[in-house]
Amino acid sequence: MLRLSKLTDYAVVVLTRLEEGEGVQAAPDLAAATGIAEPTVAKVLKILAHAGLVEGLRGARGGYRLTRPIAEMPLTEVITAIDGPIALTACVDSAVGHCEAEDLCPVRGRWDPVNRAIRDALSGITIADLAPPRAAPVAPPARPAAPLAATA
Amino acid sequence: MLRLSKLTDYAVVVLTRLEEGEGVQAAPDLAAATGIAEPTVAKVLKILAHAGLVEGLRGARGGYRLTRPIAEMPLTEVITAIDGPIALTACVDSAVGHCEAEDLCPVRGRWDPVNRAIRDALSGITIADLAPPRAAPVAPPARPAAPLAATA
DNA sequence: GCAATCCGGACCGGAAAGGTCCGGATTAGC
DNA sequence: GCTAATCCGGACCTTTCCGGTCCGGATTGC
Repeated sequence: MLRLSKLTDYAVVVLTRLEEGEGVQAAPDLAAATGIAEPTVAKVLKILAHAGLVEGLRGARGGYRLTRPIAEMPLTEVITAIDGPIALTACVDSAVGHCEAEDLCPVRGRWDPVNRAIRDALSGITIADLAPPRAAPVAPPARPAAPLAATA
Repeated sequence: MLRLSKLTDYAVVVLTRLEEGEGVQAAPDLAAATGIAEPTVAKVLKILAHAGLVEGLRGARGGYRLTRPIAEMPLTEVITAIDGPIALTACVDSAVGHCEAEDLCPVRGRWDPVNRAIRDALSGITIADLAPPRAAPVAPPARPAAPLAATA
């Protein structure tokens, strides 16, 4: 299904909400605003903070804040932060020695053109492109609600 | 991790082997040639047959055969056949009514530009592009063994 | 009629993701 | 200086899904 984790979805929601709000926002507030369970929001924020996409301010009156506008935040960074590096199959990463049928396997390392293609496709999309109700002036415009994933 | 199932990987291997061999090939033979467990190969072949990518011939001296050369077989068809339609998150498919926070969720259906971008990127790649040791005269040439998936 | 092969499904185990919780560190306000 | 609010880091458990196996039935060639 080519699925990416639900956490990534949450991350986009949270980041969007973070942009809409003003100043620092505490995790519980973001949870209430987005409708996502509080511990989960906290988890997402921790990951994003680790990746440098948001900044956490401790202490009373603390909270989270974006390090830059979401329009300058490529989607790939969020995905990489949460789901790890973009690579389609296990056979593809740096490992070169533990495929039991290594000499027979004809696809050895041949997935990288695919990975590259996906990375290229994703690199042009920012979080702002996924935040519709506001200004979304970007490359792939129009088609607000296409029929949706069919045969692909 | 944007991972796609291991079955898809196997499928590419099997399809490649199917192109290399001649005439119909039985599942056990393909298993031996590829190094993949026999029941698994059978499973993959069944799925591919269902999708019309290969043709199964019953009876003694039966086996499987490609319905067309792998150079004319887009990768997306294989992925769709095995992993289902290409859609990144559950929130994206035709469902419109069971996101508990539907009115709050600002990303509703906004993943489709991403899905579309990925589909476009993948639509230019055929199975033949993933079968290196033979003739692979296609668009993304060169770079036989790039460093590999890093930050994405 | 017999053997080989595909076909369709059910079945089970293991791994990964999703989600929750807790103790500690840090800071603002009183 | 003390208290309360908040982030930080991790461990933990549950559930779902994937990978893999197996079996009975249908079909065809010899």
